[in-house]
Amino acid sequence: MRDTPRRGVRAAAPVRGRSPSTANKQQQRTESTRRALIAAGRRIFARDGFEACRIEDIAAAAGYTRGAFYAHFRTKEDLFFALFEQESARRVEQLRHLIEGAPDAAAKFSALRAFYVDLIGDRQWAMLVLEFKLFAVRHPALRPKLAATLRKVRASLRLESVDQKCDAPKKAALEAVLSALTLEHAYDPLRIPRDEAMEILGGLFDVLVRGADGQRETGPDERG
Amino acid sequence: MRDTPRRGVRAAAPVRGRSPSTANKQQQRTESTRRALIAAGRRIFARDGFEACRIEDIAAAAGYTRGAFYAHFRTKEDLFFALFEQESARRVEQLRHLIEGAPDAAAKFSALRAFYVDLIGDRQWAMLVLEFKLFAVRHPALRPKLAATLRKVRASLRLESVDQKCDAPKKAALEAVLSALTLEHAYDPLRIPRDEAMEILGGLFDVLVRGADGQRETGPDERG
Amino acid sequence: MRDTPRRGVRAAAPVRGRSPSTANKQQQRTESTRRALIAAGRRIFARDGFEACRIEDIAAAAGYTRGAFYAHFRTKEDLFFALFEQESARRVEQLRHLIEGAPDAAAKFSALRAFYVDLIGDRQWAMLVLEFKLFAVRHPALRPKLAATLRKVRASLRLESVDQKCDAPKKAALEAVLSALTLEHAYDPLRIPRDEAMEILGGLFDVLVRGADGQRETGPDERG
Amino acid sequence: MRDTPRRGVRAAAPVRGRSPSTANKQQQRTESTRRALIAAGRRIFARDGFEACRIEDIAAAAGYTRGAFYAHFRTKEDLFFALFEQESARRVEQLRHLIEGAPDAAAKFSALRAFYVDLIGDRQWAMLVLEFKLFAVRHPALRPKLAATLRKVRASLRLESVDQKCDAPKKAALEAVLSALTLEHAYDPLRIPRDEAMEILGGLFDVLVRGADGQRETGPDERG
DNA sequence: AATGAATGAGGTTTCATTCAT
DNA sequence: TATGAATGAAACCTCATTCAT
Repeated sequence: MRDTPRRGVRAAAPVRGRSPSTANKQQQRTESTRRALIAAGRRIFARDGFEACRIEDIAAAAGYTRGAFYAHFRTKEDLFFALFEQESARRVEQLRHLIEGAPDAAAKFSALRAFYVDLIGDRQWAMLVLEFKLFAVRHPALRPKLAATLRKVRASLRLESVDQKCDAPKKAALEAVLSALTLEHAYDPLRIPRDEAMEILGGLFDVLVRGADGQRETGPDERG
Repeated sequence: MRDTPRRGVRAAAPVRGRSPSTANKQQQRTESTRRALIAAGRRIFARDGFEACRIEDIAAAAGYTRGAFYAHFRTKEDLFFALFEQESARRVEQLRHLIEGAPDAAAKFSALRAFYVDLIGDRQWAMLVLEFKLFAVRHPALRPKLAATLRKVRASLRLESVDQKCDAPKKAALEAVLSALTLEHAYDPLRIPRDEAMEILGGLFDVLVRGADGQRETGPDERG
Repeated sequence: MRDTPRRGVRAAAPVRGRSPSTANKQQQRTESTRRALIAAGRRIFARDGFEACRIEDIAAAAGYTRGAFYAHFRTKEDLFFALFEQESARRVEQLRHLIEGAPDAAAKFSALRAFYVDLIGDRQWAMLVLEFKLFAVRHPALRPKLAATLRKVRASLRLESVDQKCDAPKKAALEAVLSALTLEHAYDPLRIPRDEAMEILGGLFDVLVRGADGQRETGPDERG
Repeated sequence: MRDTPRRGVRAAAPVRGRSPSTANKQQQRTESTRRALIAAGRRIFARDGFEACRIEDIAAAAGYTRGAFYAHFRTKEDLFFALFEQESARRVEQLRHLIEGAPDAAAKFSALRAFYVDLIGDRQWAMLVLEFKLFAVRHPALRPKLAATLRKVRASLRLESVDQKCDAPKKAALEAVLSALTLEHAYDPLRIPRDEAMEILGGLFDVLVRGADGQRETGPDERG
């Protein structure tokens, strides 16, 4: 009812009369709750979708109430961004690990391709991201933040082996193809079974990353 | 949003006690209202998205009120299906026309490819379909009907020239790639400009439809 | 969740295929519901205060649900304005009637004074108006509308007999004094009993309306 | 908002096991926090109003957090009472000072009148008190305490010069007139400009305090 | 005494859908 | 067939208050 909002979330508070250890425990508690909420977000988003799910369900799944949610995130979108960054970072880390463990350039490349193709295994995630992009298209206010977040994620994934051969639009296409194929797979698994989807994905990867230079490779699901 | 429909609508009841011409006028009026609602659905769905739009807005855009909507459709989903069938039929018809007008197999093929690549021009439509598929994944009760509808549309499009070279999963991939690329284009037109998107689309078409037999073709936006 | 609101309330609807009598019945129904809501507003506002009362309680008191409320009023403030206009009009009418019925100027004046003094009898109303003015001070967005409404009411009350002797600020003072005295009376009836309040009110009326010209009059509650 | 308090706070517990000086420092710190909270209350109440303001904002304005607030006050009402007593005492003191400094009865009287008329300058305060009275009417549990507090304040202001000529109801009227006129001035300063308001206030003061005995005085804003 | 995380009641608003006409 | 009033199920968000530290 007040005309001019004045509050924020988690404004830096005056710290007075607290031992460092107390402050630290508080911090830990905060951090752990936040993590729990993000984890719950992952589960509930996956189960119900971004728009359809209720904030209350997320809070409850984390063992808290709505109020706690609002103490940590301003909106559902906020939670999504937090989850998205965390999840993306995890994947980037995974991939980096795989690539570093590969002996030579070819093996690195192969690892990358396999990683990409395997992403289709995480249907929920792909669909969630798809849904959120769609949501962002309808809610222009979100787009700058989404764009920034994506940019950040992509920057953290700078891979020489790919960057040479594959420009931004092609990478976008890879992303797009992955989620869309996952969706097709999700809503009609008979029409486009997983193996086929992976094969197609591998094929498109080859085309988009290597270009037309003929170096086809045999993906894990292709015979030879 | 509700998964359990409750009662039938539009059981085509024979009209008694009317002169044929009266009955006929009634029918025409009904049909015209229905058409108006579908057309309004197209506009409003495109503008606001499937889930976000309000039935009232659709009715109003057609020059009617909620009641008229419910006299013709049981739910918003129903309207979507009607729109989807009509729109798909229109496209199939268009394509058939193009292909029939082409002098030889190569030209037919070329026309098909161009048609496909051009579909990216209709952003709204691609996004709407994407959204509805996502919606269907979350609402299992809808899936059979959506699957049936899609099957019907595809059946009406049986094209020899493609069917030989392209199995169902590949067609699914084409569909998927198209919508996903459109989405990427929609929410970040700078990252993946239209020309690039079309080029990529053409490339993938070539790969998926012709397979590895090397017959690459130059799409309308590629130089040479 | 949509970024750009587009709706209003009670937009002029397409009228089609309805007999005039049907339309008329609808109108009557609408009007009667609206009246019922306003009447309920009067009761519930009086009982709980403007800010403290719940829209749901108003709707329920009228025999409806929240949805009906929102079909007729955009906000609680809206209802207040409707109530305020109606109530003010009623009083103005009453007063006009009294004055017209008075035989000569002195009697008219006397009637006016008595009317004013008697207003203190309607505690709830005075307090409600007081509260709303306070509310308006805190919510600048409301002030133009409140000011306009008050202006309209005052205009409808143009009284020669007063206007000559009493400028706008003095009238404001009369208004103010009335509500404030009512409030004092309401929250501590012992300290300032009703008779005393009326006497004081009469005295101030004399001072403010007649000025210092000494024509004191004996109010209805004063003897001689 | 809640009518039923639940537990006591600040039962002045004797501090054992501390050196007097330590205990004293604690006391001082406590006292200073309390003062800071009251001062912040004044600012925030004035800015946002009593009901609309958030306890957190008050605490923050004082440089503390919610916890500190609850260590010193049981509720927002409690803080209001503390502020009210302090503020009233300050005014009484001021007035007493003025009156004591006046040479004779007429000057004392004049000082009193001027003091009263000047009170309109503190809009925020008048409105706050008005709001709280209104609030108290709606929350009967508060009324005894408010009544007691007001009684206490008034008792401390016993002024011979006034008490002779002005009974309790008239004093109530003075109070009422002041706040109401301030409110009118606040929400529509054009309709009732400050000078006018002061003039009217002076006039009513004359009427109410001196009665009809004709001793009119010229207020600071009247020339005459 | 003071912090700040968490609770949960309480109010708001929106809209698909029903239903009397 | 079409109107439009009314329902009522969701969600949302805010903040006074409690409580472990």
